[in-house]
Amino acid sequence: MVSEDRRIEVLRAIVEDYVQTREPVGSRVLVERHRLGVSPATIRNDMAALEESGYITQPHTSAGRVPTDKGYRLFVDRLSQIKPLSPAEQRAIRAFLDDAVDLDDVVDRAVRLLAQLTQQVAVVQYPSLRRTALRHLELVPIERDRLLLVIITEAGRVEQRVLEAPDGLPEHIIGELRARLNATVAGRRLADLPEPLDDTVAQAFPVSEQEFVRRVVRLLEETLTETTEERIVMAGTAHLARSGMDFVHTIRPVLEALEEQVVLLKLLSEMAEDSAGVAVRIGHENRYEGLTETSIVAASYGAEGQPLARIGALGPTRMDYPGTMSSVRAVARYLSRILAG
Amino acid sequence: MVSEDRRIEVLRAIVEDYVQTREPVGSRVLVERHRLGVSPATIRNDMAALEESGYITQPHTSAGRVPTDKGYRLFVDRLSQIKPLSPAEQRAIRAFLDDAVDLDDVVDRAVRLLAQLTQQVAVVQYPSLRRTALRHLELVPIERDRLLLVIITEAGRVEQRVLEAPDGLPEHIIGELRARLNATVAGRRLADLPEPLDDTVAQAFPVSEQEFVRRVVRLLEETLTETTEERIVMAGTAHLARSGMDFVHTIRPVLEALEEQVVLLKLLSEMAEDSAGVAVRIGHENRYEGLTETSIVAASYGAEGQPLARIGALGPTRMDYPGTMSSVRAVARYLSRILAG
DNA sequence: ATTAGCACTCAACGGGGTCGAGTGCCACCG
DNA sequence: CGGTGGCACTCGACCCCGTTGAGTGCTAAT
Repeated sequence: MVSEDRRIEVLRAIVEDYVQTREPVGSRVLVERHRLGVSPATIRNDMAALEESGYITQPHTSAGRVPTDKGYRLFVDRLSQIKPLSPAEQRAIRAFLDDAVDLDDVVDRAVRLLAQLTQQVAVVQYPSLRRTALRHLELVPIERDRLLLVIITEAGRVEQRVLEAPDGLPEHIIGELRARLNATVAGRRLADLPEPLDDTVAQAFPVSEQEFVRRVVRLLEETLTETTEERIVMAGTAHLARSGMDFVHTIRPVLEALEEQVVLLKLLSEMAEDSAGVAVRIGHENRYEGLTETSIVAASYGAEGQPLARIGALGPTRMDYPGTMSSVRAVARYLSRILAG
Repeated sequence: MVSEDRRIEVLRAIVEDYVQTREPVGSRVLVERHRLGVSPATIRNDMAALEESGYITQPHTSAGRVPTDKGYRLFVDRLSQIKPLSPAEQRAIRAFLDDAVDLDDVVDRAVRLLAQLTQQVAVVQYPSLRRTALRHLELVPIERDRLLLVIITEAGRVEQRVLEAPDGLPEHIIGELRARLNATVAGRRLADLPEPLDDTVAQAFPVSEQEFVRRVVRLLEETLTETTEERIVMAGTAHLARSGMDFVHTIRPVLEALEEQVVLLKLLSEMAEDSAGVAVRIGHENRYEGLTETSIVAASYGAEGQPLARIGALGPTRMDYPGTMSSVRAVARYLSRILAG
């Protein structure tokens, strides 16, 4: 029916107006600003129906309507399309990211850039240790009884771990272990490593050293597995303090959630991406208590079909979804490209 | 004179009451809550004198008085003493920090702990690369034409830098360079290194390799010098969103300043410590625009007379100075102790 | 199905009065 | 001369209340 189509159109108009003006939107301004071709009274009927279905709601009796989480969801899923960035913006992104000198720099620039583009809080997860192929392992004696295990991934991430070594460990054992480890792991991801790794490597060594070798291998495996190693960086928290926010009840819990990186990581990892490669969580869809008035837009970066990690933008449910989605996707893509080349 | 002493006492009382209640304090509540032994009228005269001298001010005509930055300054310098932590608190701090497994963990725990203790934003600067003695240097070939320079400090901090190596560089040159570098720098701080370092090291090599050797040494020097390598971590930003803050005008600029780590580092480095080892900057004493209603309490950690870096707490000028100062100092001390042992 | 008309609701705003905390000043006192 | 009680004064906070206007839902007409 015609009316059904118009209702949907009305919902889109409400979302767009509300995001722009931050004010509940009434039937009159709606017909004025959008070419709906009908009278306010008709719109009112549509709005009543939309409210009945739970897509919009009234803050109080004589106010305009505001989208609900369900309304935003429909908007994101069916009513909006990701608007492409302007060529100028694209060039700016590329230029800014291309200047980075190493991985830390890339990540740092990416997160600032995303915060800038979206005018929201941006988060970037470092390329996951377990999903990146390893480029090189190194064992460095740093004291008589201590070794440093250095792990270098294809993405350029470098992690180190200190471990105790038996006193008087022969020099050549370390060299041998380094060579064997590299031969076994270089160019592979955690998932591709032979199982059980510690046996595989230890076999080649005299029994007296096997215990030590196993310890090293296990430390390596732990480091690659541990979730504590999923690093995250963040920028743009100041954008939270925009005018017109209910501060104590909104901004504080969000800041708390942001400091609990575990929560953030969990959220990011739970988000399923749609066909366009962008994932959106709206308000109460985030189970975490402090984020029920917050939406998150995320995308993976890395090679096609082999995501390394995620980036995201986080802001009030009343956010510019098409714009945010496009920025997040664009930054994720350039990030992928840079890490690939 | 007696009256002069009492005025000072009145100022102290005003600061203490105001910090506690967050309300301008009047003459009556002052005599009720503190044993000043005189009548409100007398206090009023004292307050008029204090206002005349610029230590306190009235938000509006019929309100109580509020300390000015100058008032807080006098309070911090002469009217308060750092209150020692309870033994229970001290044990808790020690226990919490002692559980840390490596430097990253120590720093991370320290900053969270400080935020928790002070109920404010806490910052911890990593042990400065240029002020720490170096423990070990390592050169690791990671690709045909790339080397990783790994720097390990006595404090346990590990930094790495990638550099291009001439193709076909003989293996033994790298080993030789590693050995020479370690012999030259191990156990020394940047300031103690022979000058010019690149000549000193390069001499020992055949002319054909000297260019490369110089590049490595210069990269090392740069890394030790660059201010971008002064890392900082932060916690407790959510404490900024306490009730009763003028949000848009206070919290936002502070968050922005916090993200500009350069600003923070500059501030920390500028702060001069008093005899008790604690430095305080109050309100407008911070030149940086966004922090004019913010105070910072900082202390150095590291060996006596050889500070490694600083930690600090940051909050509204209306803060509990004695308490914050004591927490900052305590955490700095334990940090020093842990890094020493 | 759409619309004009209309009665209704209610937040926002502003005027006006009261209250009370707190001050400054002055005359008085030990 | 420092301290004090008394007193007039100021001014923000609060409440009451009437007005306004945006926006709604309903109904009858098209």
